[in-house]
Amino acid sequence: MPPSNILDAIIAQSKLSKKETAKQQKIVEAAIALFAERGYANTSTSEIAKKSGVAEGTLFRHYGTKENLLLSVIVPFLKESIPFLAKEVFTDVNPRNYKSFELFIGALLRNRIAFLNENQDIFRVVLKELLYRDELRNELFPHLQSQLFFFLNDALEWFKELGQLKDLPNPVLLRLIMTSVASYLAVRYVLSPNREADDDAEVKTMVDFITGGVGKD
Amino acid sequence: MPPSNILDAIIAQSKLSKKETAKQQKIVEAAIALFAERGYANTSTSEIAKKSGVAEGTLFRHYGTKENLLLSVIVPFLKESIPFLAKEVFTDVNPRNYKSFELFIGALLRNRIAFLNENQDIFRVVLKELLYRDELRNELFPHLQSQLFFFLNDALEWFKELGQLKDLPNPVLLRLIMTSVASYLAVRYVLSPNREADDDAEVKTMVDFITGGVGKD
Amino acid sequence: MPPSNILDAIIAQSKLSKKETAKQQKIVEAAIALFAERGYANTSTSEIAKKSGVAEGTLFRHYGTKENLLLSVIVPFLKESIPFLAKEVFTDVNPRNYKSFELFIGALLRNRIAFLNENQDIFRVVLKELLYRDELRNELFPHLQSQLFFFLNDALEWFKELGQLKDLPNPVLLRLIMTSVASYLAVRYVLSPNREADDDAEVKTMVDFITGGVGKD
Amino acid sequence: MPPSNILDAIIAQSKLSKKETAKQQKIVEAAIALFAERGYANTSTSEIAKKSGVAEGTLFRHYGTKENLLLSVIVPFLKESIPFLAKEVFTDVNPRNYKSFELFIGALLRNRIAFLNENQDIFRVVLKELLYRDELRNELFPHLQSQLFFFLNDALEWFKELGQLKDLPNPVLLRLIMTSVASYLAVRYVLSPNREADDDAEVKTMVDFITGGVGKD
DNA sequence: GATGAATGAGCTTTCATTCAT
DNA sequence: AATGAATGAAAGCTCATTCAT
Repeated sequence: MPPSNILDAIIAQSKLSKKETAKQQKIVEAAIALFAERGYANTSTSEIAKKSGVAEGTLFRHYGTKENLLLSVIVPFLKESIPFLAKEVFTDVNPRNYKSFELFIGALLRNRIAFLNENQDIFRVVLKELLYRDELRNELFPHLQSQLFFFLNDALEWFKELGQLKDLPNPVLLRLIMTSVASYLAVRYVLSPNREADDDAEVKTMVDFITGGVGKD
Repeated sequence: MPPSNILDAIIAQSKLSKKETAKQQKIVEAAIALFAERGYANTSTSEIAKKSGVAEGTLFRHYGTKENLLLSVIVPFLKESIPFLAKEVFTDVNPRNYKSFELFIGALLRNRIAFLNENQDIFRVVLKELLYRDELRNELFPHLQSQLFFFLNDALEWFKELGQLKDLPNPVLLRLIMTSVASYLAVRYVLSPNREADDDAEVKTMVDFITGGVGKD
Repeated sequence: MPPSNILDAIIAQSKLSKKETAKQQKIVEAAIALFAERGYANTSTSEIAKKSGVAEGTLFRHYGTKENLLLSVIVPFLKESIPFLAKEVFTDVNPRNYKSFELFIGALLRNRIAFLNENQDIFRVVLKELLYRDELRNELFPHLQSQLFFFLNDALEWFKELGQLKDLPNPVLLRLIMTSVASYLAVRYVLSPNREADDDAEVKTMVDFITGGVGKD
Repeated sequence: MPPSNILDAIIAQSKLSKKETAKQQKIVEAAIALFAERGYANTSTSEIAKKSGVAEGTLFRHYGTKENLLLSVIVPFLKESIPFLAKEVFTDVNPRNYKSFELFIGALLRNRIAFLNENQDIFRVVLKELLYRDELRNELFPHLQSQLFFFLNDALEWFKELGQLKDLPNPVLLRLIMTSVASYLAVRYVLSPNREADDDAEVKTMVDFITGGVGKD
């Protein structure tokens, strides 16, 4: 997997900020909250400094530029979120443990919902900035796709063997499924937040839709 | 339907800028291109002025504020795009003319694809700004939803009568269908532009997915 | 009387705008009102144009510059207000007609109050701009002083002959009297407008003060 | 004495800018000089920055807005100038130490002349802005008046007891005296600066006028 | 003569970044 | 390491003035 410029930067950055001091922790927290609330461009470094209780200079001592701070905010999130890498998800939602595709997709959705419940702010930041930053997107998406493919290809094969999936090419299946999941999450957490959600009902609806569409057989 | 603040502004704006001079045309074109390319916040009024070949003052003489210019860019697009109002779409894609839900959804998709092919830049601007501007979103979405409902409710009933739709509540059906369509369009025109598309194949895939999901019956 | 730069301009200006058209009348009226309300610097030519119902270009066609418009506003007022020139005042308040200095000063005060009641706005403009424009002041004051001297010297002599004035040099008397009158008018019309005034009582108080001071004999 | 909005701001401001750095000192000095010379509205922040030898940003870092800088210029002056509050004036010019009203008023005049000799520029700024800013005036004048009354009422009673003042209501006496003093100072320091003054002679003239008017007994 | 669209210099203000302490 | 005062480029916006119609 060829490492790309931005991802390099991300990784380098993530290594640099490994030993996060208490102050850095504060800074990142404040940055997440503010970026999520009013976007990267509309948040000033002085606001971040004030909210995190450090001097503005400190912020630049640690992160060099505002842009870099953004990356430091996004990176750890992405590392967990391009998630299928992460062992936890692997373990939590191992397709082989599920007898039906419905159950598997339901579990996946619930897993991501649980994750986003804990990370709404960062999700908002990431989504907004992905829309704005072609570069970031162009570097991230292929990476994401290949990771997803690496993880889900096996699952798709598995459920095809079980006779539960249409005979479409895996990339197509992947795209349809992930787009549905992603757009559901985007609406739920970014476009219409503040809305109360009945998780069970919503997951069921989504699972039914992904597997069976809206048409009557 | 009570008119809301921002929509009022939008409409007022659209009326004011009725008689668009050549210069105004130039300004709006430049603004669309630049906003789409690097976002509203990262585009300066001086860049817009330079690109459109007018003095910066001219820009403010016509639009008063940069924000207002944004609206002037978005408005005409929205007026065509909250489209199901527009007689054209009504006429072009009248559900009663379609024997099957698949054909109807296919036609709808093709109609919107044709529209967006002509309006990619503005679509990008609108989508990005919708993500950033809670206010705009909060005012627009309910409006959009009610319009969609007004138009599609009938269609849904019609295809239910024909026995082609699952017996889900119309709002749920609407949400599932429209989210699918919207996310397809968002990916195609904003997240992964520059990509070549085989319209026929893609529409077919989407229609099949929306009607039948990915599961094998 | 050596003509000075600004006064030249004033006079030239006043000649140019001799044949005041209806539009010019409108412009001047609007300018007076706006300058008085929020000062010269805070009034834009476009506001004046709008308020007077003419195009902004028309305004410049007639007056050339905003500064010049100010002069056109101030000049006719000054011509009546450096007033002792004006035959009316001469006639109205001819010192020889007054048996006592008190009566004379009282009449003078009443005359100026009557005048300012009709010209409050312009008075405000003039006073404010006199404060701001050293040039205007430096040219105007000597002129004013010589005019006042020309007119009042005779009056002072007259009342000295009648044994009603202290034996101070006329310039000193002039300064004391005129400063008192002017500061009374300034307070009344500019610093504390909106205040109700009992003319008779106030004039009497001022006259008594000017003639007798506050000390007990 | 209920504190008013602007005065609150003034006081808050004066507290904030307690610890004036060398740069702030420079800025304020430059601002005073320029505001006095050509007025607030005709002075640009860039001129102030250049004259004080700091970057324009520095100016805003300290004072936030140009308006606020004006207040920072006016405030300390007012605090000394609504003076009769200040213990110094109380002590310097204690009416009980003066055997005659003439002597007292003379001392008061000399005290204020001495003060203004040191503060001519600021006095000019204050006077000009008072004329332009209704709000400031409306808040300041009642405050000023009540302070003066508080201080001088006693003095007036004292000199009435000594049989040296006419039996006019104290507010009237106050108004006549203070208007005379103020207009003398306004003429001397604002309307006709650059003029040489023979303090002794002028003070004597003013004192005589205030106590005895221009009329022969 | 009258218009008002167009101009562009100049305004106040913001903000990422630097650097002496 | 941490600070925060200082920077200055660039932002959005205003407005007196011009000029083609």
